[in-house]
Amino acid sequence: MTNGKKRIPESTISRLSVYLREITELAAVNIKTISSAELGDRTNLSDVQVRKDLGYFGQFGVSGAGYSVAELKIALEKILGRDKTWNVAIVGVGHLGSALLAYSGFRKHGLDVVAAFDTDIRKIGKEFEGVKISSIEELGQTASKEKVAIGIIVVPAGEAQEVAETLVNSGVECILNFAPVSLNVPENIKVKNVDLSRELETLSYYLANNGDGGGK
Amino acid sequence: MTNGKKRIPESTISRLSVYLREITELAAVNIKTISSAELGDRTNLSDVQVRKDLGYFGQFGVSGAGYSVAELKIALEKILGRDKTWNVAIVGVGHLGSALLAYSGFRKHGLDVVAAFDTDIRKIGKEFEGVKISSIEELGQTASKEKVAIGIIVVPAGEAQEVAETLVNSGVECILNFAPVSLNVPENIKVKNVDLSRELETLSYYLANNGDGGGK
DNA sequence: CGAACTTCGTGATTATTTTCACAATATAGT
DNA sequence: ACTATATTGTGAAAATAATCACGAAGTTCG
Repeated sequence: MTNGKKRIPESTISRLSVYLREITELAAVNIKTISSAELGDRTNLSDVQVRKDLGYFGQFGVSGAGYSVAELKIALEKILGRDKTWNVAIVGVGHLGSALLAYSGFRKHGLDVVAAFDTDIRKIGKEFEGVKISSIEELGQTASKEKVAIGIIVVPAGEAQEVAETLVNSGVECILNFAPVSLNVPENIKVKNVDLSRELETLSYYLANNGDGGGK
Repeated sequence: MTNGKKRIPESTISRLSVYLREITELAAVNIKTISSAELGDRTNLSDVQVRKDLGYFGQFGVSGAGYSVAELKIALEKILGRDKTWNVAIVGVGHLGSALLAYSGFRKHGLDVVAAFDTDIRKIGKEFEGVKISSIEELGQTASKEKVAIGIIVVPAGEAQEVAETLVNSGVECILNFAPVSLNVPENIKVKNVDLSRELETLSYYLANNGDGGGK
């Protein structure tokens, strides 16, 4: 990205992903063009939101006609970096880590799970979904050797910070953190948190405060 | 919540959950008081943010001394509805659904997984982590009979909307949606999305645009 | 070709959330 | 009791994000 016009909200990036998903479906059923209003309907967003979001990256539409599905698809793939492949390492092969190893979506997003790590001696050396599980001792060395760009942390809270540091020291630039802690990392490292407790607790708040006041 | 003073940002609620987690740890190691600055440090947030967030719900602190850990813990638990128990149903027992069934955090948050559903005939009738798996046909009836308050959707994208509607029609008030689609539900229903594709794609964007321009 | 209609792109406006700044209040030391 | 210090709570200001409003551009149809 060389165009330094404006800071782009992260929420915009996140929505681009949604647009691309929808556009990919439209392309699959051979729809040729779509308006911002229609795309908004399908994604539960407003037409202006769609146009503003796309507007950060250029002018893709045609007045009076809308967007070419094929062109928009290519543009979004380019913007989101799907034309490149990035290596991923999964750290922690418990219930959730295993589910992630089995997740078929990585490849679709241009991501390649090249390594998995655990502390459990019974798992080390085994293969899961085509990925060999190594000792967490080897994390640093393997991550740099394999040029891992994205590290996924699925270890208990107490171990997450240390894992994050090892990842960062091995050149990993992005972390997807499932552990319920805020990681402390240099600011050039991008961290995204998926925090189940927080989500559940938000729902619990909603139930306790906006609902019927029920519960058991 | 009858106190109609101000709309409370959802981000505030989500952070309360983080504060509570930290406060619980502090209580466990017998720390008696904590300042907003210290709590902010531990959660990677600013001191003002902490105070503002708490300020929506009352005055819990003591000038010059900070917050009593024990009192704040109780207050936060009350606010977040942890003093009540809510019933949860998990719809979809694939890789991720199974991992959720095994997740020990539900109980900790006052949540009780009372039912799980799947379409796979080989799973129906079996028990997973103490929860019986029923046919998805029974979802509506069981959800209302068991007074399910939170439905967790872990089915393929194409089935998610229908599942959501069944849940809503059975009196479910909150949905945690792992399927990569935006659900259409009445506005009094609270939906939280956990969208792995979106997270991964945001990271991919970051790598493609802010990083070294690498990739394979 | 021209009129009616559609749709985009974007500056201006509004809404929301975060940060600042500081008065008010409590504590601790002497 | 008094002073220096710590810390809260909150209006005001700043930053950020979403929505409005509308001109410009393109399409369709008679």
